[in-house]
Amino acid sequence: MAEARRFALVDCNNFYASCEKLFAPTLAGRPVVVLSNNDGCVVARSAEAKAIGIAMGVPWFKIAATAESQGVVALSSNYALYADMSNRVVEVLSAFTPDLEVYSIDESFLDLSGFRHLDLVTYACQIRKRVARWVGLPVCVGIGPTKTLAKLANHFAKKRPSFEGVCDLMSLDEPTLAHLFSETPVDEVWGVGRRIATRLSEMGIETVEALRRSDPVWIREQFSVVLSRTVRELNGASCLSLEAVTPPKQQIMASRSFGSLVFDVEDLREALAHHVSRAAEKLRFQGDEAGALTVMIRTNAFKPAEPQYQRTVTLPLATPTSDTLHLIAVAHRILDDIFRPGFAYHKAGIMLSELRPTTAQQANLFGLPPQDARRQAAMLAMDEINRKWGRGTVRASAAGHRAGWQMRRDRLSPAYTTSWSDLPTALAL
DNA sequence: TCTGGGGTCCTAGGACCC
DNA sequence: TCTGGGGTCCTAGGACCC
Repeated sequence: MAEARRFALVDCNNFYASCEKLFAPTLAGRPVVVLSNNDGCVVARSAEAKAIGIAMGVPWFKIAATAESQGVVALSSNYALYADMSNRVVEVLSAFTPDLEVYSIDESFLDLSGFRHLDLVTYACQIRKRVARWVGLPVCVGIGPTKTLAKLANHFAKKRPSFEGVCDLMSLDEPTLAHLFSETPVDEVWGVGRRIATRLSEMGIETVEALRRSDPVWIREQFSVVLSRTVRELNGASCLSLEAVTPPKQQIMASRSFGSLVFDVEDLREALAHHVSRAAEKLRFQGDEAGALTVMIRTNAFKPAEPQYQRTVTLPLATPTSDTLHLIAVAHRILDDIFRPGFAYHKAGIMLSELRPTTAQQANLFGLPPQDARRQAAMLAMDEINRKWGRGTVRASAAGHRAGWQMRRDRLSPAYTTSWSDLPTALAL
């Protein structure tokens, strides 16, 4: 039998809120929340904000008055800052193992199977210390023989102070594990969301321990192969491997709620052109072209009393392309088809799908070149300029400048680390 | 006034084929 | 008892993740 693997999950604590605190000493000790786009919902909370009971995902407008009277500082999402800090963390982690999977903006899996000869708790403490010292962010480390258990271990490392930020499940004996698992609700398991947790609970499975003890074959019949795999992983059988290389995306989406309601088709045209521009740029960076484009427009579903309208239409492209201008034209053609006047539009978006590598392109039936070479060169030049001088330096005129649809970010902090003009100033007194 | 955005995978069911 | 059976492709929808 193969020797058990060792996975670690390194997760930044309260990542967005921690990034904000790092560059704003005035926030020290204060409850801080970070809001989603359009300053909509709470998507991150500092320890102080959690302590006063602010829930994850709650709409800010519902709690703003109370929260502000409690001294809560709310900030808009500053993705430029978070992405840059995330890269710094990954850079530090990379020195600890060559086998690393960047799972999300604030989490990475490390394969530590080759480090069995070391005391992994000590190793993980070194990881924590170095990230804190070199980047300035707090992280917790969970270790286990499978990714699912490493995730769970990370949860214990975060929630149980006795672990001091590092939990290696493989260093615990079986009775301790069983005790820990029987105190933990089943929805803490990676892959068990609200729906499945409810159904499991109806079957009498309420804790991690109960799920671990259930029969994977029965689980497969009742639920799916996915959940039965989770059960096996909870029992130490590694089913999910480390994905060191990010597979290319199969679809690229770009959508946004509007900063205020939109009635005018011209605003929708601009918003769609803007979304297409962003998605097409990602598409070209990935070296792909798209074989289909989807346009979505919708009114506000949270206002059932208002007239509702929603359409999503996908158009296959005769010739796959990554040309922003061509894709904008297609998006506008779809919009002309589905737009209905008289509705208060709340959100619009696009999706590029049936992606394939640009090199695989073929001439179409009529023998025309698949893409005007000069246009392609223009796209690449545009990307180069935008990479060098900042996003949006050169853009399609159709993406325009009307204010009606732009999102709100009234509480944005400076781009401390990615913009010269936003560099923080330190004073030595 | 005000409720995010971007992804993946799996399943079920229908159409179609031999 | 048993009304053929099994494969593929596609789509829509559901579930999950951060």
